[in-house]
Amino acid sequence: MATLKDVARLAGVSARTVSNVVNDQPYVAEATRARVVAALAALDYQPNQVAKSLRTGRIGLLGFVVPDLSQSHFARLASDIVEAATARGFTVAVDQTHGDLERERRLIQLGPRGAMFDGAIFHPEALRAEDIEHRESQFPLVLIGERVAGDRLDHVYIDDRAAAYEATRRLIDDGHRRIAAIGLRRAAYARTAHLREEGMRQALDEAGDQVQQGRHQYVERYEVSDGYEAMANLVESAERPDAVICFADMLAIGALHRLHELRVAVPEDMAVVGFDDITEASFSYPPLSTIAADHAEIATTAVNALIERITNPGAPIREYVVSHRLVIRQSTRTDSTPEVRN
Amino acid sequence: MATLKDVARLAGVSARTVSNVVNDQPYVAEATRARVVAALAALDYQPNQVAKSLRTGRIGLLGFVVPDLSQSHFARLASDIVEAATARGFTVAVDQTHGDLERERRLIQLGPRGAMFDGAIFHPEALRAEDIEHRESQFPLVLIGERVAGDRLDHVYIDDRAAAYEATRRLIDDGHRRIAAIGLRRAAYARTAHLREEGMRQALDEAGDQVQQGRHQYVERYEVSDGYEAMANLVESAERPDAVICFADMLAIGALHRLHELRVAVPEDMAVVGFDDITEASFSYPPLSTIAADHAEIATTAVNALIERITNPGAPIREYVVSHRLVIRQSTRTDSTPEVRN
DNA sequence: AACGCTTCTTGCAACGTTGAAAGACGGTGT
DNA sequence: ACACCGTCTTTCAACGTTGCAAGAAGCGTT
Repeated sequence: MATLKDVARLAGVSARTVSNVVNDQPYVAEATRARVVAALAALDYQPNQVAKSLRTGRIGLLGFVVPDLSQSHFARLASDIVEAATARGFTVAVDQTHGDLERERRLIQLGPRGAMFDGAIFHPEALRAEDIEHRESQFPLVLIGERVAGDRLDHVYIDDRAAAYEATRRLIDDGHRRIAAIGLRRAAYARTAHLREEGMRQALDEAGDQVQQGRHQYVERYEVSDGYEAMANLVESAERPDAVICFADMLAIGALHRLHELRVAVPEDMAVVGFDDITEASFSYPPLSTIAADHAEIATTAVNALIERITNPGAPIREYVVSHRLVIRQSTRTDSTPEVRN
Repeated sequence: MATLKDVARLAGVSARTVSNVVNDQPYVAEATRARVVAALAALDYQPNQVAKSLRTGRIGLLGFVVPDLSQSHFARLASDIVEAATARGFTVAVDQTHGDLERERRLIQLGPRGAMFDGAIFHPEALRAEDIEHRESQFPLVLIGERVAGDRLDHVYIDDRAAAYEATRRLIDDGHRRIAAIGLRRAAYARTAHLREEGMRQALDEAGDQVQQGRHQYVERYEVSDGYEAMANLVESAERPDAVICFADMLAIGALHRLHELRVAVPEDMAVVGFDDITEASFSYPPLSTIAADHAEIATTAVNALIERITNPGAPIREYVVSHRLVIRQSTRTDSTPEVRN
């Protein structure tokens, strides 16, 4: 591989001048530039990015760390993040934590791979607020997805309160009169769930006496079986609701399973709304209405936030709210609005 | 960020000794090691990977380049490749070409981003054999997926001939008596399609007179609409087949659409087999029987092949064959064997 | 002829690490 | 007393690039 020095020798100039030509610096005589350009071409010079990085301190590499890249939600995000980063002149390196708490803790302390990156976008899964509070590392990091609380790191997320409010409003407008939630969390660190709960309660409060609350279901995890159990409880309940909001699509899919088994008509006897718009949501039976975040917007916002943090480490910590929308499929009434799908 | 020199000053030794401690070199006195370890901890030393890379010439970064990371097939591969690379001590950087020929050409010439990586695993889409023949770059590259012909680069793929043979055998064993293919290619560079055609013809030849060939359908691209058109031709044909093999799941999905419209019973009146096992294959109506490559095996094979190429650039070019299997779902007869799904 | 100004070019050092080789130290054998 | 060896430690230079500051050359002004 040819170096600046090789090119310089061939062109009969100093290495510094070659560097000036390569980087389009002013004050290079036309004749010199031509000679250097010819030499560059002759030797097929490619700048050594590593040396450049060592000298300048910029690597041009952003980390993107998620629990599991094969999940469609993360894959779509990764795709958008690669695009956004490329547009800003950065390359993206990916890593997976598989939701392992230790790995996530190490990550926010060190930065991935001992700072081989300029910064990272991180979608935590197991991480809790106290882990972030104890953070000492200055490594530029932007969190996306689940809120982990704390104001030590930049965050990108949707307005969970507003989203839950909208979903609840929609169910009320569709004529449902007893609405329950599946997926409330008692733990203090589960901020996302709390915000969704707030938005939902606000909509229910505004509706006054005409709409009842169902027996909201608390769960420990957001897996299909949890949704299944919770729905089993609700259906047997004396005050059986006619609509539920699940705080995750996985919960909703479990709930739909149970309803299907019991031959409860969806959405006629029970409407179901989820959160996240995972791929399975469009393939469930019936297809699931759900809150979808704009993942392209998440990606560009996160990339921009990270680059801002890298170039300006002292800036105050920010929270970025990206847009969401309620995607109506067949698990809620569709006569009022046509199906919206992308 | 503390450097070796800082640690050395604090511990009262030379930078080289600190380096020896960090890298577990022999011949460091216990007392010295202890002092250095204390200093390392006190300053929270993290080695500068960039400097290390410049010195050693190893970056520890593999590129993984696909047309579109959001497609589930590539996402699953990416996930497995990250795991395999991590196990070997490498990080993975991803990039997307969107099937853009110019971008793919540049990639095989230069390596991604001017050789910021040690090597790359590349799933080409638009690239043709002649592009590879003209390659001058020595950048370590392993190709996966579609075969591009030529023996200038390491390849990882499944035995397409055997796979097509098996799928055809299965249809014959299921009792089908006129079998057609959708997805033949005339272009000389379409080696994958030619191999699949060979495997299919071999199975048909072996079956002798008891099984007829249908009017095999040539297509220009592998998109849903191409499969739709091709099936339209076949159904109207005087010698209408009772089974088709589609050389891509996308073609099969288009074909199923047409059959559904015409109310042709699948698999009773027409069995359909695809290639690739994309996610949509399990959600199609009816779920599609298809040839699935073992993507975890592709990933580990490709990573190992690439690392081998990096460490041993002069080794002869190799082709790696990974295993595949025929996944039987409802688009072919299932009474003989239960459905196989992962 | 001396000066300053602009345009162009260069040398040096540094980024943080490691390879190569030499130096320091104590012990052992002659 | 000296060479020799093994263990431990250091010095020096280099990887390829760019920031800094200074040098050289040409030219117009005084």
